[in-house]
Amino acid sequence: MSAEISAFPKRPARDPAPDEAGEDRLVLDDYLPYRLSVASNAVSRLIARAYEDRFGLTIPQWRLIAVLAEDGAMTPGAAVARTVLDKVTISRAAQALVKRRLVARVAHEGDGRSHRLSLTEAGLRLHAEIAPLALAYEAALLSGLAPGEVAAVKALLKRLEAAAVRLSGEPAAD
Amino acid sequence: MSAEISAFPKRPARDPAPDEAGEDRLVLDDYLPYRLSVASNAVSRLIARAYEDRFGLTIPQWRLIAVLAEDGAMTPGAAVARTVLDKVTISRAAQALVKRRLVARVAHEGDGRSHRLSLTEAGLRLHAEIAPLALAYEAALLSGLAPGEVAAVKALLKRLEAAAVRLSGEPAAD
DNA sequence: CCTAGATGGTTTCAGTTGATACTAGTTCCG
DNA sequence: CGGAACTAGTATCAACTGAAACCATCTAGG
Repeated sequence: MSAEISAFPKRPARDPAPDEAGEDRLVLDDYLPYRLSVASNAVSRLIARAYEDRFGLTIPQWRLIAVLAEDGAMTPGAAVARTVLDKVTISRAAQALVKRRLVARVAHEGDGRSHRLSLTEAGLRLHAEIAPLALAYEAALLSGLAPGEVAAVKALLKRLEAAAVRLSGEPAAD
Repeated sequence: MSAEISAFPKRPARDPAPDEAGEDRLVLDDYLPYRLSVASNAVSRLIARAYEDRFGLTIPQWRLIAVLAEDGAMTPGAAVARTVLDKVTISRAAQALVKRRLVARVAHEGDGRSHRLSLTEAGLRLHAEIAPLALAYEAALLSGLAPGEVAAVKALLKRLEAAAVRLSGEPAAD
């Protein structure tokens, strides 16, 4: 009853190979999707709390502001592509920001279905206020890394993303 | 009314410096929290779909199975620490897995509040089936990277996570 | 023109998430 | 012993998410 339900080896007859690249055994701590998820969650939580507490912004709202500040006015569709967020998410973020008068929408001249979003003066001011804070958080996160490592990690993340997108497109090779 | 709401410079009087480490301007594409979130979402979506389609498992369920296979039986509390998931999430994942007879719970002898979770034979078999697939996905994601880069990115992610956790603990320096 | 389909955005709704409240059991301490 | 304070785990509920339905407008073909 209280005996072992399932007896299996804690260590499957194998010492921990220090830095084997072609790992053939699953070790959660070294499993990339796990590492990525945990790191991303930790960073997101930190950032989300900062923006929420200080400016009452969600991360999608903040991302939308960032791309509008960076590229100027654009349609919701363009913002979706630019931010890699869902169109529903963009729609809601835009709504909230319009309500707060941080973003304005003007009808798209050529196409009556669409419209263009742009930052208001207040939106620009808010962006100017947040940007330094955002950069400070990034700097704090990266403070332990050498400049070369910073560039490396950003580049590697882009490549991982590209690989994931590519694999998602494929019919999941069977 | 329909005039330009906010006129502002597309390029704030500054050419794009190629690889400046101490970036003083916010560029979303090079902003770490953004890169991390986008990469993590892309990978998670890929993996989640694979596990869901083939085994009917969510990611939390899979993670719980993985740690139980790796470390053996443990309490829900230990699993929370080990998986970096919320305790509610673990509670629900365990419930679902118990229902599917992949996980068994036995009362904790010393402590009546708690209990121990362990994989059943069926759970072990499922783990044995999934693990190679999980490793194959990881290999596919990492296929473009040199072995040294693989080790580097994993190590860097750990450091970023540690930094984020450390910063979260602090009172958000004002 | 006028209808059939495509497209841009919004709304709806079902499922998931995580903060909070709650229950049961344990430990500390007089 | 007998509670007060604490801990492990579960349940509840409000908020968030994204898939699918929807509405308005645009474009193409007859």
